[in-house]
Amino acid sequence: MKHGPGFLRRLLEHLEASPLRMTRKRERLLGVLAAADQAISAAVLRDRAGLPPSDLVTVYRTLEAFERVGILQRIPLEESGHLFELTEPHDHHHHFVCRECHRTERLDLCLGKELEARARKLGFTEVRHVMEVYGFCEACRPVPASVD
Amino acid sequence: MKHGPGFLRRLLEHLEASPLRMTRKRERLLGVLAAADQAISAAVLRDRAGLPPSDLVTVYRTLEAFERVGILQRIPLEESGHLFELTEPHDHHHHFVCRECHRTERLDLCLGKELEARARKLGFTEVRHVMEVYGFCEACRPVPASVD
DNA sequence: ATGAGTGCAAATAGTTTGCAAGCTG
DNA sequence: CAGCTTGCAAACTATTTGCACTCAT
Repeated sequence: MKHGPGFLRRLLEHLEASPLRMTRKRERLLGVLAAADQAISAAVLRDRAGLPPSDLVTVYRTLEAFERVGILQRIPLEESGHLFELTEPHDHHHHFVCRECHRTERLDLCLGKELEARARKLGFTEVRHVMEVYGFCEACRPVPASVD
Repeated sequence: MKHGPGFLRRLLEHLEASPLRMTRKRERLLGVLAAADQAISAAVLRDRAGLPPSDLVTVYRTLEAFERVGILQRIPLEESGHLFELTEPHDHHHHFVCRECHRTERLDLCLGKELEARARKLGFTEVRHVMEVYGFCEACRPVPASVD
């Protein structure tokens, strides 16, 4: 399993303490996100939640809300678009992302402290950082062109 | 100055050796990019080059070409869009980016080697990585809301 | 003279917004 | 019952593509 025990419960508590209202749809989306063992796109999230195409708007608004209260991380893709993933409240981490199938592997390494310190020295405040690694996973590795 | 001496000359040599054709427009765009002491957006590049609005297409195609031959780096913004910056051939680096005015400061720190090694262990190949730090620069720092 | 580069118009992907109606705390 | 949330339609931004024309090598 991807998240430790009590993960979903902690998120629910966190949401309870937040100004967000818990609706059936949000519960549904939260459940799908919690069940995912990978970061997923907004469209995939909508499909897995069994929502009609038009509900993509609600999905985005929900994702924005979850991100705002600090339980969701947005992972930028190389070309365009994002993947989304629940995190422990106010946690965050980095990833290896396959640029073909969008499989993600968590990267256990973060320069947050170091970057924060350097940013402060330069006068930057309210600092956030992004670090993602893109490549081809084993399954998607392109066949090397034969040299003939 | 932002780039070392002979920077533009090295780029021109590199371009010469590349399959790219050097046109007046590309020279112009290269010049503007080389003169910039900041990473800039495609639209700003077009404007500084004195090109009409419709030429944004050419700007994008030129940027893509420069990136392909390894003299240009694309810096993703936090919300959407990118900034572009010339680099020594096949070099790359990371940045602090003001999320208000898009001022960039170079970040002298790169985990390329480490990430490459870890990616290989996970079966990822043809790895590229992105690391950017977003915040408010001194000039753009928002006034703290008065607590009343 | 061949194929890379350009210009115009139009398409695209992903995401956001306005507004009226519905539901939660 | 105030106001957060939703639904639908439409807008939007940054970027890409098709095609005919031009120009660099």
